Amino acid sequence: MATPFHNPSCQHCKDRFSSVFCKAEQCNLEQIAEAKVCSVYRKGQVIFHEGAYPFGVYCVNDGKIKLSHSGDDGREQIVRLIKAGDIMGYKALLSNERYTATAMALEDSSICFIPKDLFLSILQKDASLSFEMMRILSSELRKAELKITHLAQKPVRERLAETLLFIKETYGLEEDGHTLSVRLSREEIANLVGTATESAIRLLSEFKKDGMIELEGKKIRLLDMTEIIRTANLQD
Amino acid sequence: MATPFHNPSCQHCKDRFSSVFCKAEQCNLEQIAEAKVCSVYRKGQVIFHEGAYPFGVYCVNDGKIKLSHSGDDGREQIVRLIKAGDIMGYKALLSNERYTATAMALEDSSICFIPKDLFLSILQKDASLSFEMMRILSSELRKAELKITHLAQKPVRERLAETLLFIKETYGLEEDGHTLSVRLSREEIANLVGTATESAIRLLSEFKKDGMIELEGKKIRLLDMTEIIRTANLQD
DNA sequence: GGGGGGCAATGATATGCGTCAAGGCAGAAT
DNA sequence: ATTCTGCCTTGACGCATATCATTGCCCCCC
Repeated sequence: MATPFHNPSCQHCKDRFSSVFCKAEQCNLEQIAEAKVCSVYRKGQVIFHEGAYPFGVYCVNDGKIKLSHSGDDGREQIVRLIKAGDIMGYKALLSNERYTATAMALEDSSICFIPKDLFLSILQKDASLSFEMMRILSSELRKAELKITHLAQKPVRERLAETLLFIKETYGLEEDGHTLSVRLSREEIANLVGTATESAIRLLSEFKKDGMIELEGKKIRLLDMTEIIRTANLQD
Repeated sequence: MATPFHNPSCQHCKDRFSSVFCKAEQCNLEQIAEAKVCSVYRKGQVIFHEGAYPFGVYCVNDGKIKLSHSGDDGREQIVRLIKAGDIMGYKALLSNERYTATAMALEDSSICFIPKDLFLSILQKDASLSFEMMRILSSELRKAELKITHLAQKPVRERLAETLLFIKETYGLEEDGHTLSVRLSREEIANLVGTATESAIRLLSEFKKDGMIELEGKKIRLLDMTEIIRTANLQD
């Protein structure tokens, strides 16, 4: 299982200024720092599982996580990619229901757990934190609705190009300025696009043939950004 | 355009207990009651338009509204159905961006407008209202993510059955206990399901032939709920 | 009454994409 | 080395679904 250890400070957390808590009041941060428990999860480990009851929220200190629903037939649909500074598990907590998604580490990650009661009580007191939460929720909702529209209307080819851009936006590129800095299996890419694994593979090959990308195992290099954007056919 | 008139009280609004504001503090309700402007929108009128800047939130007093994105090729995707007691337009306001969806009245509706500054300032002060907003946002996000999974994984037939159930959940049935109490065009149903109009029509005819539903113009009667639920193949 | 416009319905056709099947390749295990 | 296992890749096939085209219906308007 995950290795727990105490991290004494939230005020000095490396992603303090990009996270929800950047707006929280100082005294509340101190309380969180005291109560939270940080753990390291290895690649492939599950942080929480669809159907389980939430006991708190998770704040990612370092690493990459995928959040996915498992559909009726067992196929997974990735609904969100999470990076350092993001929090997860708040939806279930706020609506007081069970998790509707499973969180799994895409690489070794260090994650802080903040107990439910503390989080909720601070949320009651701290208007800035509440507001920031609402901003995050709104933004996620906006993205989700856009994804709905694209799933309903765009062909797989466009969605794949869009997904590549989305991965780049989320996790960025390596030093060379071309390689996506996350390693996803073809199946995971397909589950992000919302298509069959074979279709994703075939289209990636096409993209490669057209000189838009380069493939080397799980490494994906974006060569011709202009063409990728054109293929994604974004206009809203 | 819409006909504006002043409605003196929010405290006595007919949907006060089912809306976000049911948890708001009394004094804040009074402030809202003073500042808000109520208008009647006729069927087909646009309340706000994708791309416009938000100046406040809308609270539906009575009526039915569709919220839709218009995709690249102009086809619309309905992302939410709104009923009395619901609010809309908060997403754009909270994330401080332009509207990403267009709101159009599905029937004559009476809608209150609450100015941006007032709404935001009350949100800062009123923790209960904030919390309620977060609950709503969480719940919408959950629904949106579920819809993403279904769009990606379920065939149109299942999604249509699911959509019929969703319309029933949202707007309920007429007195006969069978007829959906909203009139949608075939195109609107298709845009809700995320499919072509012809496909929606064909499958509705099939449902009818199988005795699941009855069609009479825009009236849809759900006859065999068990079979509809079975067809929707819900399990999460 | 007779057009005209919008919407519903249905058929014909095309195709994107999912599914099934088989083979290749690389890294792990023995 | 050698098997094994998991993942990637490619091909063949068929179906679900989009698209195009036509017809009919109903309601409104002149």
